[in-house]
Amino acid sequence: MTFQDRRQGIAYPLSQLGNFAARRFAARTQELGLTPAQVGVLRILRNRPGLSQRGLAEVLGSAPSRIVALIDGLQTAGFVQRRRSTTDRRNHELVLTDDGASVLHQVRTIAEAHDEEIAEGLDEAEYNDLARLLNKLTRARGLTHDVHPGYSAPE
Amino acid sequence: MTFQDRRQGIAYPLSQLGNFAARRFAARTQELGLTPAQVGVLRILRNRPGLSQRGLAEVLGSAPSRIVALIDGLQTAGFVQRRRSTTDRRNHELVLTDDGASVLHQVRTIAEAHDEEIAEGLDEAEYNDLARLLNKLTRARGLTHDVHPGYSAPE
DNA sequence: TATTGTTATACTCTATAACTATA
DNA sequence: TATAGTTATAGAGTATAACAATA
Repeated sequence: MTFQDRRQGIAYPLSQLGNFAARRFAARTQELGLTPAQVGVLRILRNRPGLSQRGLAEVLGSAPSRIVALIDGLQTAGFVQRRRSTTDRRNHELVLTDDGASVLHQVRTIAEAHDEEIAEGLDEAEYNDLARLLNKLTRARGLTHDVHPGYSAPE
Repeated sequence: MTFQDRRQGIAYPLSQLGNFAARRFAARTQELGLTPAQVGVLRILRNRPGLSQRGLAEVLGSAPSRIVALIDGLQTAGFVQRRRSTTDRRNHELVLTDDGASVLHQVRTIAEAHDEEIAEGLDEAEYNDLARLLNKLTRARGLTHDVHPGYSAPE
């Protein structure tokens, strides 16, 4: 298949739509007082309670110093708690608070509406096809639900 | 269709893959000494030779002051020329140089390889399906080839 | 001596607003 | 007076490196 056969391509529209979707999602999470990156942190901590800040930095692929401000915001908002590790007192074990778990439920509702919005214009068969194809690509590239390559930087 | 039926969703993988594709493309254009935003400018100027900086700012949805540095870089590289308008000497008419047109051809080659990379893992039928579905979504949202919502900011 | 979290600093990039030249 | 392009300034956000506490 030559480039002539695929004038549209997929990379460019993927980039356009991905950016569009990210911006819309950011607008929605802003109403909860959260950035998409903070939502990502909450999701990670739900699956890995007690993760250290260093460990979180590694998962996110960002500098450890960035985690400080990120967690500061979530802690001030009351969604995350820092606990001095009893086994190694250098570590902070990061855990969701009840409010943190609660806001994650609200995020799910928002994400639902968001997904509907992005899918608008597709019928059910098209939606399923698209979901399958995108899932195939993300899996092929090792992109798990945890790691959003954009959450290393704010969006 | 409920959210339960579509656990995967499309918005999140779109955002992930879009970001991934954008980063990979940025890595490729960097070898030409161009940012994706600058490539976007070259594409726009090819279609709208003589566009003013103000007009370009409007197309990109960014502040006019940002255009200055953007065009400075392209002009220094020899890809774009500023021409004082003869009809209104306040305006700069922006036009591609021969080198600018030439580098756009190199961009096309790069974009080809990039598209292949992003599509890796899909067979031809899947590729065509995906291209069609993405195209349907971009058209529904008024995203033309010119306007990439991310090019208002660097990526 | 090495590591965790934190802070200090420098850097990149943007938008707002002031400035000039033209109209 | 209004507009195009430019420059000055401030703001947001990041990473690197220095620092204190702990191992």
